[in-house]
Amino acid sequence: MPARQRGKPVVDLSQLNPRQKEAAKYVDGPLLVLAGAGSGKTSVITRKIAYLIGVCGIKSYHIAAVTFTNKAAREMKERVMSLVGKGGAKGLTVSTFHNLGLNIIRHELTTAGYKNGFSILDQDDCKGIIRDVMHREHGDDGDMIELVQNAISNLKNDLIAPDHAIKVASTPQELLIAQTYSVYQRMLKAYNAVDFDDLIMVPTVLFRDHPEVLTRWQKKIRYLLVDEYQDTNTSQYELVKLLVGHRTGLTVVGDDDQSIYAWRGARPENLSLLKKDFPTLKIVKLEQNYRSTGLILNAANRVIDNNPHEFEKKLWSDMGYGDPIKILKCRNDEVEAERIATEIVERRLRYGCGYRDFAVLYRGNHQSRVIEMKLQAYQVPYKLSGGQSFFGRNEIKDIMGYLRLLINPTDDAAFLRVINTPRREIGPTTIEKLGEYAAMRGISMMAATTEMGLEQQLMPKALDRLRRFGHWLEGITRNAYTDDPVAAVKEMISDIDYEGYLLQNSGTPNQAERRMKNVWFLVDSISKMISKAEELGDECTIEDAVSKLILRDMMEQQEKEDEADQVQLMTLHASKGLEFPHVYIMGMEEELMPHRNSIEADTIEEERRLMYVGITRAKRTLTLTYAGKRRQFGEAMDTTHSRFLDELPPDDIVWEGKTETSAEEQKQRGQETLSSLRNMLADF
DNA sequence: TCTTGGTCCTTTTTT
DNA sequence: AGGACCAAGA
Repeated sequence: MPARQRGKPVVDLSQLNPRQKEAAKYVDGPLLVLAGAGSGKTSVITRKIAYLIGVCGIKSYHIAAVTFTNKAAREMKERVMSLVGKGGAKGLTVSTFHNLGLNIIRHELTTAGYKNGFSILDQDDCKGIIRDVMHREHGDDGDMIELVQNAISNLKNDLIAPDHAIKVASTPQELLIAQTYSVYQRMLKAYNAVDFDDLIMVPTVLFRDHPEVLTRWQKKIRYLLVDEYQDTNTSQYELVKLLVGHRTGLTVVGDDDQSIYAWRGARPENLSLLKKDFPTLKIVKLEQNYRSTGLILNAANRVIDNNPHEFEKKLWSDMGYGDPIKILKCRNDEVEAERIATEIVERRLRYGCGYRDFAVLYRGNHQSRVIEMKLQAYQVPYKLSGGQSFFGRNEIKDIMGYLRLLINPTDDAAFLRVINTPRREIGPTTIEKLGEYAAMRGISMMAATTEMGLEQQLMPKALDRLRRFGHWLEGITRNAYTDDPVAAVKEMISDIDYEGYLLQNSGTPNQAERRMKNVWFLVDSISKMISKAEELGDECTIEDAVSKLILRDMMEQQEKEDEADQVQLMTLHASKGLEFPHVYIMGMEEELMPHRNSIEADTIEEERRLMYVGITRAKRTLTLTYAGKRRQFGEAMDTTHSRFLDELPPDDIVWEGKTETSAEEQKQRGQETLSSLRNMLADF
């Protein structure tokens, strides 16, 4: 726009260093930005988007930025908005891969072979379907379900169709997997449903088979930016390649050292494949770190040096050396947690910082238990993030089941979840007969409830109950679509007296109340989503809202919690992309970090990257802890400290308790901490 | 149909 | 240690 002609830069790139500036301004061809941890890659992406809009004159409508998490997408969108204003970012796409895929399927619904009101199944639902299929087709005991589900996911990520999988299967097990995959996929189609992997695979296959559809999307998306590129899987990369085609509008940002999702199909080698697939690829490296102290960065570099590297890169920082890294050996897991808790209390006072400045990271979600207990004991507020905490809750799954059935009556998985919850006196026999009938007629179970022809199969009483349910839900559905959807949902919840059900089935009334609060929170999220969309002039139907919920895209919860002054508890995986002044990594033991499965599967390099991610989260101090004895399955087991601790530069480390500290000494150490704590409190 | 008690298994990471 | 699942009783 004219601003540029007046000689005033529309986009301010002055805060970027030369490398960053180069990456932001290079638009003549495909670009790979190798961005080390803390090197300001989000600044580069957001400013590049601003540059594309403000200087290159590309309409925001034609730009898409893709990330992996909702949180990252949200943050990116906010930062772009603050750069170019709300108006300037109008129509800009900033979303997760899965959301983009969902969008594409929505727009190309019939071509993709789906009907209106399809649902997205989460992993639990899919597992249920696979369990059914394997039970029915192979009489399987259920021991292989997880394995098969994983294998199917991998096949999908690699864009392998069921019949092809059957054709190339070379072992009985592979054949079993392929056959299950085939039936599973047919069932999804029958349910008019997709799973997470389909959200990527379906659009990709669609683009491949329908050039006219692809052309339409290529016209829409003229510049594509991909964040965390090392996390893309084959089908995601294929989607990117198809969308970009022979054009130049592609910037990808990634760091091979932070590839920690190979276990779910990510292909870090996509980074080097880029060079082959786009011969004119330009590479820019961002190596200055703006986050951590020199010692922390040095430690990270030393650890990751033990991995082979395709792209050489050396992170540096000019933020001073900082404090040495602490390693604490504790007697057992309880002492470990206690130590962390007391240290946080002490340091908060010493540094005068907030609880929010501390993060405790661990390998597996179950490890949060001990530290939670100790933080509670010291009355330290904390926020546990990640896990399936919210969506894994039964009350949420119940209500989500109703919602899914509302938008897609053919969703049998949802039907089965809710048909007798709360109790409607519809037992297994009735359900089984209904299922048989539905299968025979080739219709969904929901549709079968209100059909004539069931009379011969069922007792009149059972029949009546089924029909009542069917008609009732039909009514609610009508209301949800014609009336206020939120009111319809509320009506539904009160109709089934869900609150009463919870009261009856929760241990304590208190628990029931908490669960009900979760339900209202869910309803509230829907209502907020709809009103927010209206504000922006978008439409958000109940379907949109439910899909967003399934994809865990809920804005409000996050925002509220971000403001609270709480210690952050999360897995190492969940910590990627975040930073904290003071970081604790607990459980630095062989078999735990690196995890036993990774040792057995020989994927130590990925574990090392996980370690690297953890270390590079820290801005000021880093503390690594491990326990000499750890309770495992109820029994205290001796442990060995993690090999990664030996990879740290010894001179930059204070290792407490490495040489067998006697119980005596441990005790004394505890006393010291306690008395210093007391002094500190006295000062206040 | 709902409750109870016993047994067995668990713990990697997630859109 | 704790949760999930299943078999047997009220």
